[in-house]
Amino acid sequence: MQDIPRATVGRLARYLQGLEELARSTVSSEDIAAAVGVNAAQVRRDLSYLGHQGVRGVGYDSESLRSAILREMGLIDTVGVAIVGAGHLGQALAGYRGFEDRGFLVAGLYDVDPDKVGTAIHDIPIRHIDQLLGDGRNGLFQIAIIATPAEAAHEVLARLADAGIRSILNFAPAVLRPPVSVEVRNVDLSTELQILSFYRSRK
Amino acid sequence: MQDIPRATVGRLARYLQGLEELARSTVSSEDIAAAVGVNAAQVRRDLSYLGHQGVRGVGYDSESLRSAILREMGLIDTVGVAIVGAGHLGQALAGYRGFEDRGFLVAGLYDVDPDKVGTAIHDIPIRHIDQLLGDGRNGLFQIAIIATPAEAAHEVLARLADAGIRSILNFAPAVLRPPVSVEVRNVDLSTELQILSFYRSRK
DNA sequence: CTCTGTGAAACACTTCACAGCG
DNA sequence: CGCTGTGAAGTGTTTCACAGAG
Repeated sequence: MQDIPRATVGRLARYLQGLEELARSTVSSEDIAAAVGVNAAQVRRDLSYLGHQGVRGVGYDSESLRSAILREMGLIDTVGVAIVGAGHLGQALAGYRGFEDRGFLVAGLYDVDPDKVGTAIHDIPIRHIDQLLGDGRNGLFQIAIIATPAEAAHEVLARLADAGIRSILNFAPAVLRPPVSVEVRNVDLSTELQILSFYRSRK
Repeated sequence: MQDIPRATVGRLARYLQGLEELARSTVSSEDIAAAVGVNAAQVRRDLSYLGHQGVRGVGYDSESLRSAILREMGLIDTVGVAIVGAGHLGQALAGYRGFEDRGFLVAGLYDVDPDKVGTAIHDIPIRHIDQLLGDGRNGLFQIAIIATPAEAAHEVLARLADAGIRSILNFAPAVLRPPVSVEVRNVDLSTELQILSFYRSRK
């Protein structure tokens, strides 16, 4: 199997939502494109990575396309996620509907604040960060999100790596240097605002 | 002046932070690259869009490089931002240090909840969403962030467009169809998690 | 005749590698 | 000599445009 471009992977789940919204038994690439707001050729190219799913002259069968996407993305079984840092961002992420829709289960929030530890947000328990290592090793989660202040991020990364977690999404504004076996993706909330602002001023 | 690639704009502010961390009067592209975690050739290419700022054999003068970046990005005067939706995400964004560091002033949070309206978060007042139109027209903000549930996003977009706001950052998981005069950038919090998860399972 | 699947071109961005300035 | 600035090559992604399946 050839490998699927990252950009495509990022869109597949959206096609799934688009299919749901359209709620038709057959859909064309145009339909999907309109529903999720991308180019139709893009949709066809993306879906072609799943093998031949469409019928020429007709379109795609919603139900089998749905299964094909789910299968390809490994969305069949749920992936456990730990959110480290139970501040506003951590809580926002814990309540984000998008995650469960896409096969993720937030297994726990981790924090150092004794007032928070022991409580729960959106039914997700807040545990002390010292439990991170044990919980990770016990397979409670496979992926972690760092939503702490920048100062704490390095320490958290080290603990996660220790716990054998190899996929980390970092929202803290810090430059992390992960060991080679760990993949860290950084999300900078201000970058997009920056870009928007920049081009606004020069049009 | 040729136009600067979006990817470059997204990095310029990080170089600024890197310069601050380094705290040296002269820095090389290698230094900056190491500080912010990118390739040195990338740094040189990015900085070359600002015109000749460096001295061959020596490096860049921190202070004048700093000014050049600030000038280029229009970070001289503060840009007002409205955050619509005072849920956890809105509150997290309101408290996000990164924004003020990069020349943005969060002018207000807007919500429909009467329990929230009239209070403040991080010294940012929460106003009723009906004030959005007037405040926007009065120039209180130039950019808006949508941090509402998906259902409310369309309505909010319409009001913002009405208020003359032409740059919008959307965190709601909804496909928005802005009028041509408005630029909307979508941030999907689960896309990155999706990508991470996908490649984790196939390594 | 419609709509997919895909070569090929276009585009955007990154990285290499090195000429040449100070 | 050390480092910038940049042609040129490389990589990843999008879009066009159309052959051909149904």
